[in-house]
Amino acid sequence: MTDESAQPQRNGTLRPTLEAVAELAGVSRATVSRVVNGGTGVRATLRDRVQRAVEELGYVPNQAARTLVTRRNDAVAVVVAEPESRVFSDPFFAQQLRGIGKELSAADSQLVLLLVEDSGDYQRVGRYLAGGHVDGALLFSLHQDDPLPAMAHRVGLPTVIGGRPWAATDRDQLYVDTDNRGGARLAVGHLAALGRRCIATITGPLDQTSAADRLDGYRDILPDGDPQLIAESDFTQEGGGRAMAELLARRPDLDAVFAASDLMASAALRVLREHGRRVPQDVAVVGFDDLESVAAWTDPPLTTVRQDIEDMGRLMARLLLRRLSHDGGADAARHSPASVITPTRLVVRATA
Amino acid sequence: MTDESAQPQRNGTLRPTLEAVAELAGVSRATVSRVVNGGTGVRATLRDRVQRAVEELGYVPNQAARTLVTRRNDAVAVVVAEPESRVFSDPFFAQQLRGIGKELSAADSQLVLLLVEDSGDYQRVGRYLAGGHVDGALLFSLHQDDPLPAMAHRVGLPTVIGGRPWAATDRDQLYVDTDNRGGARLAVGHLAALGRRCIATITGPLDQTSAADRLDGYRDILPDGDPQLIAESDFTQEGGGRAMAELLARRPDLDAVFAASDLMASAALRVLREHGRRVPQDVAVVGFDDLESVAAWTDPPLTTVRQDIEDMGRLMARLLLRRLSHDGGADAARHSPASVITPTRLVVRATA
DNA sequence: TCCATGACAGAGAGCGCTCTCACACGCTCT
DNA sequence: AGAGCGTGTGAGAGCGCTCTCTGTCATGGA
Repeated sequence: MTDESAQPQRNGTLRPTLEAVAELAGVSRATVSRVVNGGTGVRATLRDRVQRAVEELGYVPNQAARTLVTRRNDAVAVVVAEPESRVFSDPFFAQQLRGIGKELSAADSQLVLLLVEDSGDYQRVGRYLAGGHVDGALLFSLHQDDPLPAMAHRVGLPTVIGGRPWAATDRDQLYVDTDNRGGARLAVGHLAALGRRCIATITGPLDQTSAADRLDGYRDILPDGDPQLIAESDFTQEGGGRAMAELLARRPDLDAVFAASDLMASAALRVLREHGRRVPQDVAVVGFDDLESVAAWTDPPLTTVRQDIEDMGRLMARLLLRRLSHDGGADAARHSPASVITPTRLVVRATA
Repeated sequence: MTDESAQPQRNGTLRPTLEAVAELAGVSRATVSRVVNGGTGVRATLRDRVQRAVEELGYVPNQAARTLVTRRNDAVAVVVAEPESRVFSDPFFAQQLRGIGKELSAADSQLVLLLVEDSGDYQRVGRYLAGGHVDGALLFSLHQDDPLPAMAHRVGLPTVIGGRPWAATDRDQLYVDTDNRGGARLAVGHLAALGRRCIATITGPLDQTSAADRLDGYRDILPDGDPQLIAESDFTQEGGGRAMAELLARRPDLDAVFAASDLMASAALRVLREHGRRVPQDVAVVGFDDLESVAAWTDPPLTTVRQDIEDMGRLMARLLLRRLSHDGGADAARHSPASVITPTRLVVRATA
């Protein structure tokens, strides 16, 4: 019927436009637009007529056209920098993503996932962020000199960072982080309270703030500890196993280990067993993360520090959305949200 | 300098447009556009001049405007339906996503992740897919009566499905699946070859083709097996443990178990130990998936069926991109890609 | 009775980009 | 010398939508 004023579609059929709906309903484009966007200020009879036309034609607004004029995308980018490929296969991140997804979809925003595999990708991602595809960005697993926050700031894109960044590029750079230091204190304090005298730790990569903060927590409790009791590792099982073996070689007398991730703790458990140590009788072990598929399933079940990962993701999304909403307002600074540190708690199972 | 012909930006600064670049370079919009899109057919001197202007202004094309006229988004949706919240925290999916991300970014396409949490989300996602935000979609973890493939087909959006769908809505609906049946045959065949006589299986939820296919593979090897040896479960550790206990109660004489996922196998291992069975001496166990963080770290290390998960993701993306590229061509059908079944292989460790 | 008022509806100007078309120019071929 | 050609470049028409501005009509008060 209204063959003109409709856009060609991939499969050859025509996709209806505002124009087509307007024609069918016998009104102007403006009126259809009003109805589609809430329908206020349109008489009921007309509104119904338009709605029927929309229905009949199966009209769906073209987002590109809309974005072009409104400058809103209703989309948020999630950028994951993981040159080492590790971060992403980690259930940790998946859970955060879930929280983010829930929160964004509640706000009718889309989640655009950008993966940075190698350094060449930074350019691509930077272009994307600058290209106005998204209203804001959530940045993950940044390294010490990550260029992304600065890029985003340059193009004026609101961002929230997952995990405490090393340095704030921007006075009011928002971030959400776990209380890594407090959690580590909880873990090490627990070991000390059990009467353990020689408490070692396996750290994550110390160029990440989460790893550094957990080590700081360990030192808070053991300020005069032997540096031999600290083994730097990388949060993975392989690395954790190696670190455990090293610690045993350096200090065979150790009677407790705080591993800064559950994956490392699970590997430590195995290495301890291979070396004839009983857990927890000879050596007590505490992990960090409380990953569902790991902590409760080690043998014996792992005592660990729990963080509500999904909630962190949710929080990040909420922070960003809130910032977007009072964007530019005169009192933006006054009402603007602040960074959040989520609490941790100790989950005592059988290894300590 | 060129204060007009620039778009206002979130943070108050102006974002340069084609027009601004053209003015600065002293050429027309068309020429700038040509340079930005490859630069063919433009004299070198002019091209340089334009490129300098682009640089100086920090010009980035506005994607919405571009999409509006080209009807390409250079973006692909990945839709994950996971009402049960399980699928997503599964490392399985994360790995696939990685493969997809790599392949898409190589093609300069963006990955837009859509999560379907509850049935209300279907509408939102459907609207999004119909709204022309993306050039195609990758659909995951569909249930028997999932409306998404039909929705996508209706609006003419090319799709590739992850895992074999129950029924093809469309003659040439593409999908990528693991050789679940063959993998199961490998596993059960191995157990039989070891001389095991009473081989049980723990299945996934049988309304998913992957679970059903793995059970079929089991039956291929044991066509006359006792139905008592088959316990339906849900791919999770909790479910796997329950199923294992049930099997032991029904058939205490079982001497082998094929668990249709590594998570279930790891739980089975623990339950077997709790019941005083030695693995593999008393009961041999084979899993499925070869998840990095699980299979190699159980005690003893799990014999399992390996599938290249990341590669599956990569394949899906490639299939979709190829379909998009000869979209509409007269010989689309002739050259069009076909669905793919990726091979599996048995990884023998210590449990069988 | 006439004008001020408010509630709707329509006309039309862009948003920033791509792409077709027409034109200009320098060259070769007859 | 003139026609024909190929290569660059510019002008301009949209893509589908939103939003301001203007116009219309019914209502109520002076």
